[in-house]
Parts: sequence; C-alpha cells; structure tokens
Amino acid sequence: MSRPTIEDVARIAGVSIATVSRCLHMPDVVAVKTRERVLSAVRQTGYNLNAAAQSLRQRRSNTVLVVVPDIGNTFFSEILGGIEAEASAAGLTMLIGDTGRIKAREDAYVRYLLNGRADGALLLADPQAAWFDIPTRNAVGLPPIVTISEVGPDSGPVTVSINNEAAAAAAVGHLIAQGHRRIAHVAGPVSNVLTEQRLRGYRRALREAGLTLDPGLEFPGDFGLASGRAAFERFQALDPHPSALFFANDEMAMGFLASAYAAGVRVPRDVSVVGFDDIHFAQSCIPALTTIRQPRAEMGATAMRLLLEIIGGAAPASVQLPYELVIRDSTTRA
Amino acid sequence: MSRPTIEDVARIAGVSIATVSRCLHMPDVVAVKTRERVLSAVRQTGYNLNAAAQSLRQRRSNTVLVVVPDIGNTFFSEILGGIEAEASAAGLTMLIGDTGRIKAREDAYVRYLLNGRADGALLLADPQAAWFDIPTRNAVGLPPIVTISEVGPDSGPVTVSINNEAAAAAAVGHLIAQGHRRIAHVAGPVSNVLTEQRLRGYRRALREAGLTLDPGLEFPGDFGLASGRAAFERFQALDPHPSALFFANDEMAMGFLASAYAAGVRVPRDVSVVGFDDIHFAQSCIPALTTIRQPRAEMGATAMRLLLEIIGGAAPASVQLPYELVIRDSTTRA
DNA sequence: TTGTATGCGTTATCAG
DNA sequence: CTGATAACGCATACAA
Repeated sequence: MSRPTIEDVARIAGVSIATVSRCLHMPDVVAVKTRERVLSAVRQTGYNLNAAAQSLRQRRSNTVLVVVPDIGNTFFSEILGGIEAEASAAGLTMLIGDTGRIKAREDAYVRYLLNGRADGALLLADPQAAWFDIPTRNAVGLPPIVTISEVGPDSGPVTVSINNEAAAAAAVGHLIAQGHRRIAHVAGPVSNVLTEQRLRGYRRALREAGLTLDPGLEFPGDFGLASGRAAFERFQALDPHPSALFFANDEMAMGFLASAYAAGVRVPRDVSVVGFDDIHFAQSCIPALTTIRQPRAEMGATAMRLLLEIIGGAAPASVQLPYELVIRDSTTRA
Repeated sequence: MSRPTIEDVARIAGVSIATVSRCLHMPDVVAVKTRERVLSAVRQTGYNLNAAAQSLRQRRSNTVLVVVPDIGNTFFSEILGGIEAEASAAGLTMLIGDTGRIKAREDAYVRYLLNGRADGALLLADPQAAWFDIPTRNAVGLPPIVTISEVGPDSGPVTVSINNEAAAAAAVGHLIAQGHRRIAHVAGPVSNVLTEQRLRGYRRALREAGLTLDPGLEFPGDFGLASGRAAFERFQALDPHPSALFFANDEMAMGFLASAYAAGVRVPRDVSVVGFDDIHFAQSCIPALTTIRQPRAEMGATAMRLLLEIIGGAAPASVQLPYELVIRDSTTRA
C-alpha cells in the first residue's frame, strides 16, 4: 500500500477527481451531500494532497525560504518571528535554511530556490554572488530575493536594514557625551559588511568630536564570545587603558564582561561597554548592557511584505528602519 | 518568458529530453560530444531542474524537515549542526520549521510532511498528537519521524535523548556532595515533559540523600530569563534561604544570576547555582555556570542516522546518549 | 548511445 | 452542479 491519491478518494466517494479537488479548494461550489461523501472518503483513506503534484500544476510552492548564516545566533530569532507572522498571514510556509556561513551549504539553498521549491527567499546575511549570478538568473521569472540586516553593495535590489554606520556613531557618541575620550572598538569579522559599516561609524563619531583616531584602539574580533575575551587581554595590555569600548556586537561584549569580572575589573566603574544588537541576553548581562537595538521583528515583517509585493508584480524600494540606543548599566561617566 | 524546461534545453542541444536528463544524472552514459552540447545548452538557457516535477516523478523530495519549538533558544543550534552534517552527507537538504510552540504552526508543519514535501521529520520538541494521529497516518508509507531531546511517552517509536532524570539527580547530587542541604529547584513550564523528568531527578537525589522534600523549595518557572529573576525574589523571601538552587535550564539560571548580582547576593559565596543544557553563554555567565551538558551535535547526528535507517526500511530502536556534569564557578562548598 | 512514450497526482478548462 | 481531459516537467522502461 502506498499513499492514497485523489483518485482513491474519488472512487470511494463515487465521484470524479475534479469534484474531489473542488471539495478541497472551493467547497461551496459543490452540493452538500456530495461534499459530505467526499470528505468522509478523505477521512477514511487518510488522504493528503501531494504537494509536488500541486506545485507542478500551479507553478508555485507556497513556501518562502529564509536563509540564516548561523542559527545559533539569537539575533536572528526575532527577525524570523516577524517573517513568520507575515508569511503565515499570506498562506505561506516559512522554511529556514542554515548555512553556517559555509559556501557549499549556501549553494545548496540557492539551488533549492532555483529549483522552484520556494516562491522567494529572504536572506539574513550578506548574500554570495551565487544568489544573483547572471548565468543562473538570466532567465526571467526566477524567484525574488530580499536581503535583511547584513546589507552591502552586493545585496541585490531590495533590502531591509538599519543605518549601521549612524547607529555605531550614535553608540560612540553616547560614550563621548559621557566624557570618554579614549574609546576602543572591537570589530566584527573582516569579511562582513557590517564590520566595515560599524567601524566607519565609530571613526566618524571620534572625528566629529575632534578626537584622534588611534589604530591601536581598533581591536579585531569575529562576533564570538572568545574574541570578546581576547579583547579584554588587549585592553589590559594597553597603557593607559581605554576608558570605554564599543563592540560590534553584544556577544563579544559579553565575553569581555566575563573576562573583566574574573580579573576584578568592574564595569562600568573601571570601564564602560557598549554592544550592538540588543540580543535577548543583553538585559541580563552583568551589568545589563548598553547597546543598539534594531527593530528586528519589524525588519522581518517588512522584508516579507516586500517579498510578497515583488511576487505580486510590484517593484518596491529598499527600506531602512530606525534603530534605538538602549542605555543600561554598562556605561557611565568617565 | 518563463522558466526554461528540459524541453528547451533538448531543442537547443538538438537531442531528446531523455538525453538531457541522462546528462544531468548519469553523465558517463552519454557520449562526450553530446554531453558537451547539452551542458552548453543548459548554461545558455540558465536551466534548473523543476523540483516539483522531479519529486512527483521520483516520489521523494530529498528534504528532511526539522521542527524546533523555539528557534531563539540557542540550545537547538548545535543539534541542528549535527543533523546538517549527516543530512548533507546523505544528499538531503535540511529545512527548519519553527513552531514557536504554537499549535497552528505545528499543524502547518505536520501538513507539510504529510503532503510529501519532506521524506521524514526530526522533532526537537515533545510532539503533539497530530504527528502520530491514527487518522492521518493510518495510510502506510507516510514519512518517518524521529523525536529528539524532549522525549516523553508520546514521542513516537524512535527517539534520541539523554536520561534527564538521572542527569538532574547528578546535578543535585553534586550540590549535596558539596555539603548543601537546603536545595531549591526551579522547574520548567508545567506542560513540558522535561520539567517533570528533571523534577523527578531533583526529588530522587534529595530522597536518596535522606533529605526531606519541601514543596516550598520547588519554584515554578518557564525556561525564560524572567522566571529566573522571579526565582530570585522567591529565594530572597525564604527564611532561611536555600544554600543552592538547581535550575531546569541555563537561561533561568542566568536570570537568577543577574538579579542576584544586582541585589548584592554573590554566587557562589552566598548561594550555589546549577543549570541544565550548557548553552553557549553558560561559559560566560558571571560566574561561569555549573550545568549539565547534553551531547547535542551527536544527538542530532544520531537522530538523522536513525531517520535514514527508517527511510531505508530498517526499524531501529531508540537511543539514549550520555550526559555530562560540567562543574564551573557557580557552585562551591556550602 | 540515443529516442519514444508513459505516468507521477494535481488543477483548470470546457462541456454537459 | 459535475465529469472528462489536457497540461505541468521530469525520469525511466523499453525500443531502436
């Protein structure tokens, strides 16, 4: 025995397959008695629509593919929530693909989309060229793509993001306003577009305050806890210490906090710390972390709406949403 | 213009569609010159396989559906990593569905599976009845399911987990060994199977040590940061205070640590804390958290392997993997 | 080595 | 209101 098909149902109900299909999709168009017979046959057989056949026929999958670079990064979950809300409202199923920032895996999802298994894709990472490759996308009618959050010059025509440079400048501006003059920056991974944007904001804020840029105060990082810990070592090695650090994300700031605490360096008494992203745990850091909040749920929802518009034939413009400086306990006057 | 089909390629290459198909799937069976012509036509047209047509024909989707209850919970990411490794090795694409523990969303993924869009499913949460419903699954040949981590009596025939009760007992046993006699437990959400299992382990450890069970030391919780903070309030209200707390997960423990720190209660000087899960941030808590580590990547990999076995026609048994008590700085002698 | 022809399970068109 | 039937795009058994 294999899966029951629409034909099995039709036979048992004593109707044509067309009627069965109608019962499932336009129930009010079929006679009540017929409908009852059909639905009963459906239950009896345990019938389920074959999605492959349906998409083949309808030329769409009612699925949206969401590609994340690292599912372990809690930053993404709220974005996914925003996407889900809009997607399910539109009758689409949201499926998440995790690339782990590995090229082969990203390629697999590119293929997934190209094969028509999704009607469109939302990318939560700076996309590789493959997503927009001329050779693969020269055929028209390919599924549309919207890029969220990690938006750079190669992110395609439609994007949703915040102004990372301005946000970083605001974060550093806050430190400057608190009286800090010697402010370090812990950057993200070199290849990431956000790294560059946030670094630019850091530099701009210093420049605008008339402070000199010191390359020795720009620490490398990779968005991971460990690089926050490493930043603490560099911090300690500097003489005089910076009085504040601006981290390109919260996780690194948390690593720094842990190392600082262990070493008896108190935040914000001895040094002020600002993160970026306002991840879930930022509020429960010790001390609670001052950071930049991105409207993540709204970013996801907006991107999903844009995607639906494109699918519907429109050509919407990219969107930039407002960020917010969230001041907590990790910063104070120098 | 719409997507090119195999027929377009065939026409341009001057061969039949069968040959095109063979070029794509069994390249060595077709003449070199022919193959070159075909592949060139593929490039020229930007042709991509239509997955719907392919799965309709082959009666499988080469996709595995992974259902998580809450993508924001970092606990799951490592499991996903383990799954991905095995899945891609087997030529399957892993797709993640996030239910947010919302019934309607879970149902959507049940349907997804039933519709044949995935060849099998891995559930990272105690599954609702719908996954194993007799009416929907009485038809044979439906895609198999393996449940991971949150395993209870209704988790289906094949599961991968640790012995949560024993692990909880080990965690509490550690506290007892350190000399603690007044140990509180902060439980998970009431409906969760893990809550019950870990609570049982807590009670068993106390009983076996000859300590009396005090219902007043069993605090409610929901796995969230906030309930960890609430636990701190209860802790403070108790006289005498417990000298240690065992939390049903790390996130609640982190909430407690934050509140305790803010209130000037020092861990482990004033109170010892044990979590459960060893999430990413557990190592960077202040202080670093003693907890139970589950072999998450291996759990994922094992589950994926079991699923493949079932798909291959085997009937493997459930697996229980070893856990590990990770002792860090949040516990010390009473 | 290549081509022909059939069917996978639906939906939608068109008659009745 | 219902039924017959033609695609949808591909893989494969069978012929050549």
